[in-house]
Amino acid sequence: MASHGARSRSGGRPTLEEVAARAGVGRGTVSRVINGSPRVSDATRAAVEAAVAELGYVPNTAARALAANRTDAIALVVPEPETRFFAEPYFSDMLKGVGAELSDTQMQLLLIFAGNDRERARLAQYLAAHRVDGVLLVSVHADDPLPDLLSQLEIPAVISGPRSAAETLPSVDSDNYGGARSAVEHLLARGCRAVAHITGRLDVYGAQRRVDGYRAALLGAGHELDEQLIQPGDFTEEGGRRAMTELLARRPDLDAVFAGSDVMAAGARQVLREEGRRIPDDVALVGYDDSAIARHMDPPLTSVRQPIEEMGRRMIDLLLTEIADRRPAVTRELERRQVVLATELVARRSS
Amino acid sequence: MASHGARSRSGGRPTLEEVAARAGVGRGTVSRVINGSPRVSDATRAAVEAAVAELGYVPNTAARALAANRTDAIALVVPEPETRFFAEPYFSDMLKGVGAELSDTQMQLLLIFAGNDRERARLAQYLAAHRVDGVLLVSVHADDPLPDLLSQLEIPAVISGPRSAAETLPSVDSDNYGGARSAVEHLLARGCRAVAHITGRLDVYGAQRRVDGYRAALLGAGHELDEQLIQPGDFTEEGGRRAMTELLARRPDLDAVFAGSDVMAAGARQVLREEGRRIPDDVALVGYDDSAIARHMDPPLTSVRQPIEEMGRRMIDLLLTEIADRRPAVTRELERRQVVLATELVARRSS
DNA sequence: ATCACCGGTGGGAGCGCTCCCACGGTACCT
DNA sequence: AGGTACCGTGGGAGCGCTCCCACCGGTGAT
Repeated sequence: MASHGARSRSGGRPTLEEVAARAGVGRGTVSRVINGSPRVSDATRAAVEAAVAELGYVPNTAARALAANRTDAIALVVPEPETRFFAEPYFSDMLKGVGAELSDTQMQLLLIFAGNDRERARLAQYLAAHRVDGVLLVSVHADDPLPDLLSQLEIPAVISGPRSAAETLPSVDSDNYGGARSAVEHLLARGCRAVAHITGRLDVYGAQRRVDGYRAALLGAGHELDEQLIQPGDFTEEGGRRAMTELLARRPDLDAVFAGSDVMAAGARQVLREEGRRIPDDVALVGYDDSAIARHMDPPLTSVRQPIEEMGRRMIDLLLTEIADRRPAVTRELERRQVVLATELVARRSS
Repeated sequence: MASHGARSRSGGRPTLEEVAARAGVGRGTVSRVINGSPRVSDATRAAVEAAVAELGYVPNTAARALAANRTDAIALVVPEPETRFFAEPYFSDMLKGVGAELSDTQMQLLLIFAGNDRERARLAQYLAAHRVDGVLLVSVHADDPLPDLLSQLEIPAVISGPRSAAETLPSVDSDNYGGARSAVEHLLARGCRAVAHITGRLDVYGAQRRVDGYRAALLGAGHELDEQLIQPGDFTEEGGRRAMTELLARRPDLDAVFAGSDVMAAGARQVLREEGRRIPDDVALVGYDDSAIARHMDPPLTSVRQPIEEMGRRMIDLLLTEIADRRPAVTRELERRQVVLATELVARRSS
């Protein structure tokens, strides 16, 4: 059983060649079986599979990567410090969807943080070495150079949340416009007359879209727009507090607030409480994200839920397509691939 | 500049050979420069570095991995579902330490979850393919087959928290014994007479050590041990509640509780509150972990802090040593490498 | 002058795989 | 009968790197 070749490699892992010898076939045939090619007879396939099992053969990924020029790995790149990543349930949910969609694939998922300059430099190096077949980009700011770097390196990438209406990368997003609109329509349906909006950071495209949705709901219901009712926030609790204070000073008659995130809604709630406004009797409050905060707030917060796990799944879909399309080369269509998923308003006692 | 070979590879990434041609040296020399070998003259080194810069050369990792039989990547394996990973600040801190220690290395860190059977199977496959040079194992239960798999595959690994006193893998742990002991000594110093202990899951070695520390503190102070004062928990809040209820029924006279984790302490606190016992006046309470919960509890919880970030750093140290030792082969010493780091008692108002 | 030695260097021989071309055989057409 | 098509198959030629041996010239010892 040994010495069918020059060097007897007793200790090492079995190679394709050894499997081939064992199964009494050629190297090419084993490769075909391993890679699930249909152009193999059933008998041969069975023989090879037996040999693989007996020898405990596992393909050498490095050799495969070198020969085939692919790595069978994709990276989820988080351009944030670890702490923020852990703080927000958003990532956890997304990761769940991504993992699920990937689980019947050969692809391995790598999680890479790039929170500071040093980490970013390492990431650039990593990407330049083409150590992944594709990249999932989450929570990217408008001026981030990462997307351009990826295009330049010709690495397939999918972005969660387009950077603008003219996003060139494939993207998956929830319907920020529709979500905001439904939130405001809900408030109007409850009889609110003066609905304020605390926006997110306006350099985040999704935040802009929520403002658009807010405006559309108001106009659609025949209200006139009052820019005094729109106050920019920054997605933080403190930002929510400041915005609420400002709004209250400007328009003490407001009877509803649509906050661009649950965290900001929490800040707003504090101020309303301090000012003696009852929720929802005096002022109705609606948030965005339907995070754990929303459920635990007092009173529980009405919020717009995004299907984050589903978004993770769809991002993988897009990315895998993108990777597959690129493989045989030049033919790939340039049609933009942008997915938008519906949101859902979760009504609770705050409205 | 082109056509110095048969095929002009205009589009592709530059190779070692091309850098060599550009610098007017041989392939081997460029390799030496890239890998920081000292056996290169300064002049040659400079020439090669210039060529590398001009061509934007980045080594092909796959080729290197194939030729050198290493991957320059290590995995942090979490045998838990993602959700738990995100829920506990433990992992976040550990990751921070690991990332920091790795940042001046070529090593890439991969985060791999293995929460269910399917993921575990994929992981086994991944490890069998030797796609990483080493593995960091966190939060492993006593009966987990993963450590054995790793030994069998001869993959260097470091475990956080030994599985038993006879742990064979290198490990990094905090001083559970000493931490528990200091917590109980603190309670005794405050004049407590009947100190109860809610343990963690006793199939976790660290939890056993905490029990040992609890006993030692009592004996050291001349107290006699009362097994009635020891009640097993399971690290959950609900487990803490149950244990506290049980303890109160058995020993209504107890005046202090040392819980094996902050989360269990939180459960215990609820029961104590419901039973009308004031903290710390009637019953003093001490937790373990010094997590965010401890700081936010009412009253703030005295707790034992583990240097988790430091543990992450030390795990990387050990692992890199382990990997380096294994490289030239057979010579590596079998001395056990077990690191134990000191804990610190953080006194707050609950005691 | 001769030799051993060593720092610095070039390049052959792989690492284990995929890709692809070539080959023999069978089935179906003319 | 010969021709054509394809299927299943074997194996050569790389992929880009590291490892290692051989080589060159300069140095110091003999």
